[in-house]
Amino acid sequence: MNSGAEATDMPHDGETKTPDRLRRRASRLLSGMTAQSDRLINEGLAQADARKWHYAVLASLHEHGPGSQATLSRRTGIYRSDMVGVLNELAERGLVGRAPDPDDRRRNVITITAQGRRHLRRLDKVLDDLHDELLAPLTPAERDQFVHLLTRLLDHHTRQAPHPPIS
Amino acid sequence: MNSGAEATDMPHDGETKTPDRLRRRASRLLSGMTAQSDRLINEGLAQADARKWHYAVLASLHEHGPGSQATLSRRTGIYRSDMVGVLNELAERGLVGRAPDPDDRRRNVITITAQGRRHLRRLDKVLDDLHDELLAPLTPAERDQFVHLLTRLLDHHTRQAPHPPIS
DNA sequence: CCTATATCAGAAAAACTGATATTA
DNA sequence: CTAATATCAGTTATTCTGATATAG
Repeated sequence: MNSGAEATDMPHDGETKTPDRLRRRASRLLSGMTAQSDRLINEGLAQADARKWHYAVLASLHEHGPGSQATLSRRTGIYRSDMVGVLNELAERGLVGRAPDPDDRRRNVITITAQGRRHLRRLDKVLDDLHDELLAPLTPAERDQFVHLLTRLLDHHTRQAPHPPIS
Repeated sequence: MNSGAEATDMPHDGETKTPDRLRRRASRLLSGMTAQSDRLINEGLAQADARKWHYAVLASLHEHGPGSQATLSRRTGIYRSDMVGVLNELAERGLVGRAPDPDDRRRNVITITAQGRRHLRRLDKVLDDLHDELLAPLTPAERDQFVHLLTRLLDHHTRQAPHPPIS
């Protein structure tokens, strides 16, 4: 398949402009770091018989109060279609209650139970520790900075225009 | 299934310690931001008939020279088993050459072609633009800071201990 | 005998789409 | 008649595991 002789192969680098591109691309750093983070968090939560979506739902219920499944979906980022499964798992464990909404019979009202609140406290502690490990190499100030930068980036990309560049 | 009456539901918050936990968890910010980033990058590269792994392989070849598939796998983070497919796509387009290594006949030596080098330059430009969009809300100094923090985090987690080597 | 390589086949987990019945 | 809800069924895209043939 390969007829000719490939001549120039070595690091060559005609214009010494981009030394270590691959490793410095923010997108690559992000996905690499997220892979690492997901592993850590998933394993840690698994040891507490939980998943990250469990935490998201419980924390959302605790902070913003009860809501329909669609509402929770919007608050946590879990797909409406996947919410059923997550709530089944949480309800099985007695961590949330699910009851039809009298005011709108399409809806279920999801509430956090006392046990759910207890579990949430445990998970919060677990996650604190895991994040301590995750951010270990950063000083407290740097951790804040990091969170702050990420927050601004995410806000920017989730606020407006999901698909404008193709207009 | 739900016997008792759920009493305390509201944002209650016995200890007003953690106001907005969910949104501030670094792990959550990371995966949210990576999702956003992946979308942007994938769509952008698709318009240039490329995928992120294409770029990874081409950039690796350009910066570190030719190598076996296993070597490339280690350098780019692509699984050995998935490397075949990526290289097939790159070879189909004439962007890399694949020839048996005379010194070790188990190996293929992968080289970047002139066309591959040209394509890489295009992709680098595309990615520069995409990263400009990705990091839009940050000042140049903040972008450096962000990349620097991510790099330190990733180095820490890939250097030692945890699981198998990622890159 | 054991290890590394390229390749293939497929599992597992996750994100995402679409359809349906019900109620507003 | 249109829209929102909960649920179900299924697709897609990735990551990851395991097995095999070949060569060192």
